[in-house]
Amino acid sequence: MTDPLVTILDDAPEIRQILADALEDAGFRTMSFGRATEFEAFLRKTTPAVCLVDLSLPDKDGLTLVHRLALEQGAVVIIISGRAQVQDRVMGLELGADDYIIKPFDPAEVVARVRAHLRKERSAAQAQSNIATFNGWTANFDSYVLENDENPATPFSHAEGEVLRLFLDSPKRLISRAQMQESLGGVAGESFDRAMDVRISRLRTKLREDPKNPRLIKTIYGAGYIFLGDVTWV
Amino acid sequence: MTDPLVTILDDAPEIRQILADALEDAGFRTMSFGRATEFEAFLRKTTPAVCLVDLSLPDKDGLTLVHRLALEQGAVVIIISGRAQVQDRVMGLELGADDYIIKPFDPAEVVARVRAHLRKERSAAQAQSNIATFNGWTANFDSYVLENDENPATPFSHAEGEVLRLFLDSPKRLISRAQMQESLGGVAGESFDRAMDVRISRLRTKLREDPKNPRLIKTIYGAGYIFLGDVTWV
DNA sequence: GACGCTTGTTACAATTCGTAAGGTTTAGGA
DNA sequence: TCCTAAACCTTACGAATTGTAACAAGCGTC
Repeated sequence: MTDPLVTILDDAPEIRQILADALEDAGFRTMSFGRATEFEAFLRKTTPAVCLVDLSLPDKDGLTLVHRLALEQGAVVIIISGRAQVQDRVMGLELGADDYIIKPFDPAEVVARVRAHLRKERSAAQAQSNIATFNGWTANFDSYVLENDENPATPFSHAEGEVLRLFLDSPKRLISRAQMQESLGGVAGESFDRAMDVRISRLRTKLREDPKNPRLIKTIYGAGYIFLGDVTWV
Repeated sequence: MTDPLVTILDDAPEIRQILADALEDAGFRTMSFGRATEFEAFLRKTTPAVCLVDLSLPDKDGLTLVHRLALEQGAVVIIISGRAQVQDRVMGLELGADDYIIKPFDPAEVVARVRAHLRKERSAAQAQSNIATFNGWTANFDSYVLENDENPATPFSHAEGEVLRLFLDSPKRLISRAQMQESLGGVAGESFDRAMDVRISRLRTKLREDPKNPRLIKTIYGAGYIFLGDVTWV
């Protein structure tokens, strides 16, 4: 996929320049416009991923433009404006803008906000994969199945998955029982300790660990556990 | 559909109150939390539409919480923080937050921003289409028919369609039994639980799910269901 | 009214997962 | 070296949760 296109609509050339530089450094393609009419002509041919729009335009009312843009094209619309009043911001957002940034702005924040909006759009369509490999094993958190060459697909439960995920997220690091208890939603002070033991025990049998000599889930007496696999998330 | 649920996580009761009042006036349901651990326990049971999170929490690092929230649950995350530095804002946004509001805030703007994010999500999710595809399947809500390469057109009923639509509208997100019950018009407290089970069971057979190892509709024991398809509305 | 379809209800089977109980391991002191 | 207490592991059990087959009620069609 090509880099997402971000358009900049502002009558001040120096602001267009600052935004364009920052966005291009961040890996976006940009198109800049000084007048709304030019911009509208461009919109007839292409739909950008994100539109940065200044409200104070010489040749057109910015708000109606924003309204149409958001409603008809479905692009992400970010208003960049010198009008800092709460009413202005609320009106801009109600009219269809997705964000409202006040001048003077920091280019880094603009880039971060553009990224955040694009990320959201994308994550709605395709969430990241949930598969990890370690020492010959493959753990699939979509189908909740463990697998390796010698062993057929072994399903694991949600509770076991919580523990496994905790290990896979911080391999080769000590995980204290207190930490684990918190991550697993156990209420402190309760007798959740034994429950944890059991979860780990069950996970170990599914990983075909030798009880006398566990290779993956190592117990540190009095401290916690360490997961020793070489983890790669696919 | 019922009003969207907005959660508020802030250690200051007066701020929780202000936000809750403003949001409820605007027609949202709210849930307030003063501690991250309480909030996390709640998240195990249901997924809110929007989460307002203060970063300075007494019992936990807010940023890692935001990160997990955004990544795993896919909810809209809005940070509300007193830290006004650009670096703070950029970091928050990069870590997965969808918006960053600085204290002191105007409740009207918070409401407007919540609305803006929800509007975007909804328009992206279901672009007034009645046909969705996922993992080789095509679901047509006009003709109430399911289809894929291996299986001929399989009609599904209205009740099955309600469940399927719920899944297709929020794929890869935990849907609690309570949420589902509400969406399906079941009256709480009744013995609607079994009916839900049965609906899901019937839907599963139509989707040719392997009972031992369902690939699309995943049960989370004690919590709810997750639909794992890659959904695209046509 | 008979038929077919939908859908909730009931009853029972299957699964999940914490708890209890007893065994094993570990660290450290005598 | 041996003993002891604490930490940890494992097995069995059972309560709670979830799955599903079978039945029955409701509804439209012929």
